[in-house]
Amino acid sequence: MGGDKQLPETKLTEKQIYERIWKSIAERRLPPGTRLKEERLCEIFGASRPRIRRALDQLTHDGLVCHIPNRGAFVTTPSVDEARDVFFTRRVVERGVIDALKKHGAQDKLAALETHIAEEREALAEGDTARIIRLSGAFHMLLAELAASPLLADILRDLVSKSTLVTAVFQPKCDTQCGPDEHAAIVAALAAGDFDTAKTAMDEHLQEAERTLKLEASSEGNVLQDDVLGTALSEG
Amino acid sequence: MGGDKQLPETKLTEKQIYERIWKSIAERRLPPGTRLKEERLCEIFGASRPRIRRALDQLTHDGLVCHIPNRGAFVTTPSVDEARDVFFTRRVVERGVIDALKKHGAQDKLAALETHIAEEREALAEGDTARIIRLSGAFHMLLAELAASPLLADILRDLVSKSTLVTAVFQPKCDTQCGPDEHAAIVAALAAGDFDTAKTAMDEHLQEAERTLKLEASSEGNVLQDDVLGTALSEG
DNA sequence: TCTACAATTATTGTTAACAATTTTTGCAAA
DNA sequence: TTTGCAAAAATTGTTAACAATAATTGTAGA
Repeated sequence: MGGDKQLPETKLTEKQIYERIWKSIAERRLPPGTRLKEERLCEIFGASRPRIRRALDQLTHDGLVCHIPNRGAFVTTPSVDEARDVFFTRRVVERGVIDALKKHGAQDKLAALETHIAEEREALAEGDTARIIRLSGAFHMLLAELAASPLLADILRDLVSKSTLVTAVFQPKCDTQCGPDEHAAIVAALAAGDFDTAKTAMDEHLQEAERTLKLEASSEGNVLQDDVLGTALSEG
Repeated sequence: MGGDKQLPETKLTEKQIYERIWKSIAERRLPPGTRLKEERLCEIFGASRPRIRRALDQLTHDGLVCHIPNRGAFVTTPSVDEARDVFFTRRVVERGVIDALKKHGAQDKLAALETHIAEEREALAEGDTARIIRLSGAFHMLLAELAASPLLADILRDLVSKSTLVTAVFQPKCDTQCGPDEHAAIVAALAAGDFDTAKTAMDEHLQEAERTLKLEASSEGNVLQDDVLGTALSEG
């Protein structure tokens, strides 16, 4: 009987459907292993099956959804190797983001970054877990968007959402992932124009995040198969 | 009257259709601006329209195809800004590939790389342009695959194919893009275990490739709209 | 002769119905 | 009680027909 969420909103475009599901996965409202039944999604979005299917295809292509022929679509459950690869690749890409900021100038972007960090501190103080998760990823995305490289931003968008899946699986304790202080250190270095330090800070920040994970014990117990779709897919 | 290529091969899966179109774009048989009419593709692949459409959706998501609502799908024509972004991002990613090789060990992979370079020299000697284009991209992909980071390899696959579009638009003279000698220099550094040198060589190689382009004069004259689909999509 | 408007044509967007496959459920036998 | 098999139900895969939109072509008027 969990939230049906059958908002009859005026004809969502299929890109909006994609974005909504994407967001729900990236913000961990749809945990790894969740079944994404086409018919149910039709009800929720008030769309016909082919449109839903197209959205799922895109998510599959992104690697966020795992599609098993004649079985259906599931939110991807990353393996240990994939988890390590995500963080390694993030380090490569986010060092590049700092390079781009150096090239393009960062002084005029500091205000937006500090505003964001203030928001993170607020969420942390309030203990609003969902918001913390969302903002942690958003900080890295904000950096990438400010770096004026649409390609890097796109790539990082993918990687950040995959990181969410990784932490959902390998970090049962949801404590202090991606703290505001480490983000602040990166911004401080950028403010000082010290891009080498910023790059190092970013790199260590990501290594620290990886270290927090339990990448040995595969705790794949939390594959709850309730009907969480309705509650999870409300428009954030 | 150009080659119909109506091979009635046994039921291609949609992934195969996607791969075939992808390959044709990446190997420059379908130049930027080419119209990809759904009905024509149906004939060529012997598939129904929805299947074709799914393949085109994926390509659109990749950025290789530009989809205009109610107008159709076209091979993307990159802008100058996008061209610069592609090469900047490649430098970021391919430096990461060298890092991955350093981490993972490269000695056991040298043979494959040298075999590849020998092939490149052969193609160059024969003046086989199509093969040169294919092998140039394949070298970078080979490196990424040997680096044991599936994510980096996936990302680079995208970037290499986009590079092809960029060079198609901004390098009218098809001469000496991505020469075997520069590739050989990278491999030599890897063989010596000198990964810093390899990284620098890679970085300069990509900068050199970017310099070859004419990124001011937008020579978008070659948007030929003949029916090249039939000849271009033969299975490579 | 050129321009603007209208009708036609062509192409994409959408939906609904059908076919194939898999999982589950029920029953019987060991 | 458990295991194996068979039938039914549920879900995905595919196709075909229909609707809507945009481009083109032809015609009439200036």
